[in-house]
Amino acid sequence: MSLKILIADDHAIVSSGLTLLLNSQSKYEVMTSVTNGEQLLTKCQEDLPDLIITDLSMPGIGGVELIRRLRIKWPNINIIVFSIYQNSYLVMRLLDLGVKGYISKNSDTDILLNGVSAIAQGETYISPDICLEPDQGKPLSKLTAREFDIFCCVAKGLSAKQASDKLYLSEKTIANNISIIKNKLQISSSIEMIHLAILEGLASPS
Amino acid sequence: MSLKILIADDHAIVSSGLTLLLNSQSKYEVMTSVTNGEQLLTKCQEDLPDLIITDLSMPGIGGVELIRRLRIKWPNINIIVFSIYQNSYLVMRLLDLGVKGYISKNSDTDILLNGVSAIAQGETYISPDICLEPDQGKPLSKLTAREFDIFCCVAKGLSAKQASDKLYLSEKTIANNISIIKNKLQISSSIEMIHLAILEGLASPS
DNA sequence: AACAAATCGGGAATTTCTCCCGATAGAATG
DNA sequence: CATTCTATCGGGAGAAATTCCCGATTTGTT
Repeated sequence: MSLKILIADDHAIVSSGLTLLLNSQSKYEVMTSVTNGEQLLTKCQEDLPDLIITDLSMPGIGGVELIRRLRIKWPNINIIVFSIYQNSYLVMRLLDLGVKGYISKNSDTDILLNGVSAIAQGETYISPDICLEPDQGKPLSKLTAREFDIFCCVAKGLSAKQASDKLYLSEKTIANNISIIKNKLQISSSIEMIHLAILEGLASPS
Repeated sequence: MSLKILIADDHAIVSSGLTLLLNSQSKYEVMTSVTNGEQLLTKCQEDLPDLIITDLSMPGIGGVELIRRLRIKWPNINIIVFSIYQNSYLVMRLLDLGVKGYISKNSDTDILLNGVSAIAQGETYISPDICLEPDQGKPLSKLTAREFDIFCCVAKGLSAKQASDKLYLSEKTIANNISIIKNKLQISSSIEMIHLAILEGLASPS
């Protein structure tokens, strides 16, 4: 009995690469792949996978918000996040939400296979380039979960309107939160936010 | 005689996906793949490929600067840029530099194969999700000298006040100019300005 | 000299941001 | 079980910024 896998990534070359890689091993069977969060939620509804391998940066619903929804609706599906960020705070957020693994896209294919294999056996796996040090001193750890989501949106260049659409909040809430974030991080402009986000490895485009 | 291809991408899954995809056709032969710009330049030195397929966002040397160096040193190697941006200005910059094609990473694998095939036959290929509006031209070159100074200040994270001190102008002038710049560049937030500046190598991360 | 383009900033309307507030939900504590 | 604390969500009002208009001056070009 092979493990049914659902892949979500907006870059076709990544999902096709993953599919080829995983299907070469008989223990896995990639059901299908989708290119955004909405499709991922729909596909889960239609056909329950054993394992989801998903990116965070996708058009429409994505990121931490997508993971939150998946966990609420299907707490028994294992989730591996496969994304570009190498930020320990983000990975800790994801683990708190209940994902079973995080593998950065810089990882070599053997690391990827090892990780998927470990998770398939019930372990938790984080790719070795992520160092999970408890960094209390870092300013970002002062942010609440929601504030962090909003910080990430702003850092990507989303307007208050776009962020509110993405996170399903009112523009007013976004604006209020941005004020609080600036205050907590001791910065005055949104532009300083992006510089901080770049330093933290959270601001890669698309 | 198959076409010798060199791939550069810092995400192993992308280069391995590309390799599997292209090697499945006998007319291509992927020599090797590298994960950053320095390695790409070195590999070209060691063994001349017929075609380079490269990402823009890589650690170290990358972006427009990498393409510029490749073109100066090896003007006869065909270059396909395979990256995440869907920005027509960037693509036109790359075409001006002499790349033979641009394919966005959102493109499906058949588009990718069509594009590589077209370029192998001497054509130029741009993936269909990029709309090259001719009248838009090069936004950054539409900026006047003063506007460009102010653009650089903003991209470096300076506030209107700081920029006015630096350039000996009133805050009002800075604010007016920023409005004009945003309009010329067709962007709505100052944060998008930073993303554009990073692409241009005018504000490098980390 | 004549003309176009660029520079600089004031005024006013508009939009956005900030700070305050209350309502609610969930977790933690006594 | 009641209570306290924190997080979340958004309304309202004033403060601040941005935008769009304008005219005055400088610079460059033919």
